[in-house]
Amino acid sequence: MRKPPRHRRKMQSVTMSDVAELANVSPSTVSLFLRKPEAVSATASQAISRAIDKLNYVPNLMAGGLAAASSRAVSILVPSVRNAFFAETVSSMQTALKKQRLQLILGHTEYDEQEEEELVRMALSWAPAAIVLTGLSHSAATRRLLANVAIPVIEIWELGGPQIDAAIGFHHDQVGIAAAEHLVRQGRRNLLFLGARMHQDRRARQRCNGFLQAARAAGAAAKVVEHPDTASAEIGSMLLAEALRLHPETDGIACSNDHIALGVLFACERQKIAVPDRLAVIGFGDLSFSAACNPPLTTIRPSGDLIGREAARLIEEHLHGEKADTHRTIDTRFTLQHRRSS
Amino acid sequence: MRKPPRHRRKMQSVTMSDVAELANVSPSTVSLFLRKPEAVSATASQAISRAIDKLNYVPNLMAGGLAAASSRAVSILVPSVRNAFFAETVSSMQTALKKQRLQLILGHTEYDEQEEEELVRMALSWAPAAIVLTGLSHSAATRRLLANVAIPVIEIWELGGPQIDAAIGFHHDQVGIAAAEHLVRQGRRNLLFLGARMHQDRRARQRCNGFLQAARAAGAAAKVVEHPDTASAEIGSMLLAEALRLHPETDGIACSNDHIALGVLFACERQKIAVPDRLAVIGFGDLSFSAACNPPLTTIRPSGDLIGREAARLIEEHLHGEKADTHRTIDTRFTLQHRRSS
DNA sequence: TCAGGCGATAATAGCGCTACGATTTATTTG
DNA sequence: CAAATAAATCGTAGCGCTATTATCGCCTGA
Repeated sequence: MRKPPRHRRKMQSVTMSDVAELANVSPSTVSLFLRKPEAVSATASQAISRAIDKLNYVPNLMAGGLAAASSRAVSILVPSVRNAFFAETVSSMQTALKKQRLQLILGHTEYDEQEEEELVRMALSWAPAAIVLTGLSHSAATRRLLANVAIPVIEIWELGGPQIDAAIGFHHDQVGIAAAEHLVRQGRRNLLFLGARMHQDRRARQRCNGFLQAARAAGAAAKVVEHPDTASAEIGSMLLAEALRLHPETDGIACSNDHIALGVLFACERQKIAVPDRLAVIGFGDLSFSAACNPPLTTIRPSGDLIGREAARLIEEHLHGEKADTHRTIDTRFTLQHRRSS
Repeated sequence: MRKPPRHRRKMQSVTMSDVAELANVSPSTVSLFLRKPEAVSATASQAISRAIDKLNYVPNLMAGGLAAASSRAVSILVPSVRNAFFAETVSSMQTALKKQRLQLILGHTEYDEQEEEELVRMALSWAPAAIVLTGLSHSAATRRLLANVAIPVIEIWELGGPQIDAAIGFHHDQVGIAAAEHLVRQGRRNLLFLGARMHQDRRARQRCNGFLQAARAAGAAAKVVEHPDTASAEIGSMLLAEALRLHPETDGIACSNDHIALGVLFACERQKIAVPDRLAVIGFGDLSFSAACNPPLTTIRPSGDLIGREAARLIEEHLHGEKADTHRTIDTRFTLQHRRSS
């Protein structure tokens, strides 16, 4: 009348108990060794590491996370990793986090707050150690979801608005201002901003607005020509053609980023427009080609790398319990790279 | 004489039981609803969704994963997401996986097998639904770790060697061959391959080797000039200068990627070297600037996007139990974009 | 000699959820 | 109308690990 085993379950091949058994200690000791090796005697440590090696034991982070009510994951949501800016930040952050054995869970919002909201929900399901979002603008539901979480919430790549918790980045309107002031300093009076995808990209819009204001404040004329698609050199060339048709008097151009600026330079070369003599050009991004093109592109270099590192540092501090409450604002600034295009 | 509660534990604010209670059903039913909504009656479904909304319930994927012995995570390891090729694949994959509610865990190997091994170990700790690696070359320990896992192991961006499980990509030597044959077809006989970081980037090396062999097979001379750093336009310009010094007779150049090619075009422009008359140039990658530069760059376009989508499809099939064993090879091919630089 | 203290190890009770079988309820059929 | 079948729901036993408390030796010093 004996019953068969009621529940059969899938399982992990090698568990912590297996290691404990082989090392002749209790599972608790193995767990302790994994988390605080210094608290375990040398003898036990050795036996345990040997057993781990022999069995090729891989700890189960889900079990660990469940028991500890927190995980070794950090969720980062960016518009897209195809964008070199965010790729840089993601990359530097992952490098920094790896040292703390934290893993990056990546999500792409595609500049869509609805999408972001869904991704935040999914991210929270992992009980991450921190969550990183791009920008300061989020749906109401996203804010609600994040309002009461006990982990750091870090908003990157934008400063200058109400923030949820920490914010790391710079002021995009100041980028626009710097570009305008630079062109004015170079003696230009008929300025133009060439922008791509500005209906979606808030930060490009902020740069544009800063540019227009500063230009006008300095007594220069300032117009905008834009294109709805993602920035590319091709669109840059098209925008230049349109710009010169609509505003032939233009003598200084700022671009929403270096892809656009590169396209402008290509078009100028084809049409024998002298840069910077006839037209000064300034970009944004300092991408890999910006110093190498003809002429080398004056541009504003953001701090994508630093943003990622600072975010990782914040997370590390929080993890190590340095109570220094995370509600902070870190301005990573930007620098003007003056080259020959202006 | 009563004891205080022995164990106090941290916890999640809202659990499935809370939802069940509010909806007047058992936790099992809530779980079922979340996994297979169609198996739950309309009445119960409604009550449950309402409760979820009201409580703002977020399921705990770690608990779920632990119980189900599998997680909703897919681990992807690429050399770096700063590289536009991999960014493209990661991005398209993430988009495709999102529909299945799978999350991407990202790791950067930096072209280092040791690093990759560590990352694989960390990745396995999550009991992912699949694991995606770049290339076919891995450390012995990595192979051992992956030998017996029950999940799909997908190697991307390289074909033509022994694979662990599935492989999705193309043959890089064929890329080199196509480039050489193209230049020969254009009447070039003194060919050169310009490469960056080839000591680390196996796939660039394969393209180079294919190029040299095909060029020589076609009776053309073929040399190599390389630089140890990451590809960039600046390095492309430097390499061109060195190339013309060492091999002034060169009349056709293939580059390990479009960044290098762009630098070559920039340098040619500065030095008034006519492209393609004096020098034909072909790149690899078809990056965002390649069609827009002067002259538009002939290049070979890989299928980074497709690779990501195919990988996601494979994972989906496996998840839906379509036994179609995953050990497969999918050749995503590449296409030659003939433009004016050759 | 033995209480007191300390470092190292062990035992225990869940973390929140899913899978499985068992049970209940609704629906059909002989 | 009872029996058989199908549909919906529930109860239970862990998944593998961590945090907390309890225990075990061993050394010190009065």
